[in-house]
Amino acid sequence: MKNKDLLKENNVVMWEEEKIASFQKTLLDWYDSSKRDLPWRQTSNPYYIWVSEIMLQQTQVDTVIPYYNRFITTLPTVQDLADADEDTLLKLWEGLGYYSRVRNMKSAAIQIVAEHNGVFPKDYKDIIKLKGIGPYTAGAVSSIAFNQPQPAVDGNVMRVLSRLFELKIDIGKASSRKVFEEMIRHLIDQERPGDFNQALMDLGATICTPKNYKPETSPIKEFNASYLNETWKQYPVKKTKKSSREEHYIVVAAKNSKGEYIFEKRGAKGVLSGMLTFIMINRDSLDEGNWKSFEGKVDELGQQHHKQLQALLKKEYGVTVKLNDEIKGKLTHVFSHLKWQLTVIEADIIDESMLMPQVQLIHPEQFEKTAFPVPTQKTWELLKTLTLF
DNA sequence: TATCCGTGGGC
DNA sequence: TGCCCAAGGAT
Repeated sequence: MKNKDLLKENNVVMWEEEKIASFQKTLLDWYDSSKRDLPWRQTSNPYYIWVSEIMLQQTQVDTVIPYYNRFITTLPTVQDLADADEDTLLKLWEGLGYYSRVRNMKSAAIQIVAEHNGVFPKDYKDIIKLKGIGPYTAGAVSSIAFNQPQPAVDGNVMRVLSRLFELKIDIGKASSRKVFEEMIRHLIDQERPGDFNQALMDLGATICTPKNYKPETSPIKEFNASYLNETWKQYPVKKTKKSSREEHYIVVAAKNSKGEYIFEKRGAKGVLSGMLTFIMINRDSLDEGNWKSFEGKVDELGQQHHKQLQALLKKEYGVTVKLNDEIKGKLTHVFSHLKWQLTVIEADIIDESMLMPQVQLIHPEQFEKTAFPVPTQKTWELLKTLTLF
């Protein structure tokens, strides 16, 4: 609505038409000669572009490539995605993180089948209505797959523009994105909007990087105010995030006589929602004197904390176990805003006749078919190691 | 609006 | 080592 004011309010002096045209040519010439050869650049299929964009959210290109190839091979069409079981999808996504992305993709695929006859919608206003697609992804798909002049503002674009225009707004704030989008509406090449957007992102990923930035090596250095004014070290402006919290858990790897392990399917909310972990007991739910005994070998408190853990396992999971005398080991898993400190202990299941619904027994022979988040994988790797004395 | 949501890599 | 970063979205 007041987009003109948006630039004025943030002291953005947009370039003249002639300079914009020159910038477009310089940037696209560089892109044509130096763009990265990526799998999703060998197609104009909007479904494939969409898959790549979702995977690339907060995830590096090198990580995504094998996942992308496997995903589109296994599920070549929107209909295939809409029909896929969640277990299949999670196995395809295993290790990528942010698992709600793939659940949202299935919802969106069902939307596309129901509302667009299975054909990926062409217009930004329809694309952004799809689950899991926000302003960036809607702009990326509509510009790359359908050649529509929509901005696709990600972290790269904000960094590049901050430096080009000496922009002092905090790129970490959600409200900042709209300013950059309005700038792109002026700057974007109307003939090649998809290439223009991708060129800015490629530049941000390979030359205009957060660290080890050498502005004199940039193909668009002559357009870069912060380079010409030697202020480039000040950009982009980004406030530091606050540090993450830490949680301590006792991980109980309980095995029955058939060799099956108990896993918990985590609830709908919170970290790793809907994913499988070994049984985890928050250390804070045990009396202090008891959890301290887990820091090393079992001591005099052993019998007491064993009893407390066993009572919790019976009450919360419906399983009766005999705990091993010593802990198997410790491991750490770091999330974005959270750190888990895990103390792993093995156990034998004595009675599994009253299991609660959120738990399931899985034999190791089935592990390769099952999707586990990385903390569960790390725990299993620890369990497989021999304990040496 | 600020926080939550995974994981791996770089320094 | 601990932090920052990576083609963000939902709430």
